[in-house]
Amino acid sequence: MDTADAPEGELKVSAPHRELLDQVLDKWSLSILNELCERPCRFNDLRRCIPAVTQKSLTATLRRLERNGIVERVLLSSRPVAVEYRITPLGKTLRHPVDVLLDWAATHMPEIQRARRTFDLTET
Amino acid sequence: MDTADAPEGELKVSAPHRELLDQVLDKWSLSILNELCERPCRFNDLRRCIPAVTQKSLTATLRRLERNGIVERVLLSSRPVAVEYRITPLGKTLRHPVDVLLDWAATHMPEIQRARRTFDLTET
DNA sequence: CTGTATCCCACGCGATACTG
DNA sequence: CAGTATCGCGTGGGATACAG
Repeated sequence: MDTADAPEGELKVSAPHRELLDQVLDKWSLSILNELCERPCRFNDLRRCIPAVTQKSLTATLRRLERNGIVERVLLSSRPVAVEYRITPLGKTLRHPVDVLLDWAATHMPEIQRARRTFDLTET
Repeated sequence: MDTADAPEGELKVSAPHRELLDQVLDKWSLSILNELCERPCRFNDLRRCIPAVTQKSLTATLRRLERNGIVERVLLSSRPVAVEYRITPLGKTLRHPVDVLLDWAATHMPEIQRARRTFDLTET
């Protein structure tokens, strides 16, 4: 009843929300979140689990997530340097929305690909 | 096991999914979706409802959403040109995931802003 | 092992002007 | 009214090299 034809217009997307989503749903965040939800990971663990990411992007994304309180950076030992990244309680709350989103993507991908083909054929 | 959450590792984020989310959660799509979920809109209606968007970006976003089968472009009359944009059934299915996401953002925004302040102070 | 530092390019997006 | 056409800029992100 709430999803079909509920009172519309409940959610306006404000600039701060937009910015937050950009920081938290960017190119690599979802993959990182996915890994850290299963277990704490070292930096190079993440690199192995997400082979396509570069050092630079991984560092940047982790910093951004850390700044937003989504992940936690834990220094394990200083010589040689060892660092572990963990999901925070706040980070865990992000899992459900993301799952719903990915579920949607998985469910409707075929339909979307059909739409794309139709569009690409029609508009030439 | 615990609070009715799914077994881990259910959702790997693949490249096609990533691309889809980029096309559907980009800077202006959520605002457009929001408007079109309430009523069909003409091009300039949307410009009025979303004052910050430029013509170019609005056109580009609408085309992208149309290609993915999220919105529908309806030619109302040809002279003078009149066009109406409508949400599709597929587009409506996107509303729930997006609402969950925006709900999350609204709920946790205070906590996130605290995290940011702490981070910005600690790391200088 | 865990990062920084550069360089560089693609592209998302804004600004502005023009068109059927 | 509903777009296209151009130009330009900021920045996300890859490649590579270096550092504590």
